[in-house]
Amino acid sequence: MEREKEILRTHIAGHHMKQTRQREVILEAFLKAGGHVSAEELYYKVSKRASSIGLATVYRTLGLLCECGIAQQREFGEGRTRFEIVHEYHQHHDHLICTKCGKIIEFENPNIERLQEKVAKDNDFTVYTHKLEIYGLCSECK
Amino acid sequence: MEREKEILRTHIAGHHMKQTRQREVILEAFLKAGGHVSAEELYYKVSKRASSIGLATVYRTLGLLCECGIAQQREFGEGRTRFEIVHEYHQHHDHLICTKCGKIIEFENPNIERLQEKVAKDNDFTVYTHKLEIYGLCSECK
DNA sequence: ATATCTGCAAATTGTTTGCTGACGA
DNA sequence: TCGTCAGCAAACAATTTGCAGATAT
Repeated sequence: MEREKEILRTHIAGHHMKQTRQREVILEAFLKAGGHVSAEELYYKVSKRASSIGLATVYRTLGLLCECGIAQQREFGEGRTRFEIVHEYHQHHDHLICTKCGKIIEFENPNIERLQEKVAKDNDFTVYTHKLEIYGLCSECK
Repeated sequence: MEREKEILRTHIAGHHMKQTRQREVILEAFLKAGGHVSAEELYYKVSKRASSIGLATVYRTLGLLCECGIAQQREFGEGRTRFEIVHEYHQHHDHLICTKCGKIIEFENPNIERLQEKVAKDNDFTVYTHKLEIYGLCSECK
């Protein structure tokens, strides 16, 4: 929480941008939501809590959070983009997605990562990033 | 090719739908394109080859092809949906995507599949499907 | 004959942008 | 003060839908 605020502050300072109330509110709401929110969902939370912050501002601020490494975009096949928190000590993680209730579970698996590296190497590919999503029913929905 | 035409014909017959020239043309163009096309790209190919088939028809037909298992949707983080061919003897495959030239390489890796199953089991999850995409530079682009 | 298609244009959805007044440094 | 920001509405892009005439069965 404090860490992220600090990151944002530093990024803003270093890019002749300005610290604004809206940016603070949106960042707080985003962190409080725990990630995996869409822009519209976050807009909703933010609107409820406070003033008349526009959807465009939410989009712009989420873009900003991605730029400074606090958030990251993901598309799960739903048409809309979701944003998740980049945790400090977490390394890359992947997702289990319940197709019924929409719950998203994160997991990390170094073995899978290693096999992916191998596949890339076999194909003479330089990996930038990857994503793995497993769709199905969670324990509660099946 | 013939196999896919047959599947489509059977599906149409079994759903009181109608065999039309457009559907044939679109299926042929889709197969000939070899998959990984977007609706608009396919529309383009189809338009060139023949008559005034509308974009909406391409969308509707691609939906139909997905329903009868000939095609499958994928979203690579570009905003638009791509459609790929479901091959008869291929089992599930994943993708290496070159972020520079856009080339898509398919691969299969049973070990990764197995590890995914394990992750799902550990989380008490019933898997429907999954997707794995590795983004980076291909041999020619790096 | 009749129900399903098609093409077109209009509607939707998610997201971005231009503009003008507001505001932080 | 001055440049960046916010809110709003309009613009956009990808996809879907409604409608009226066309066409398989």
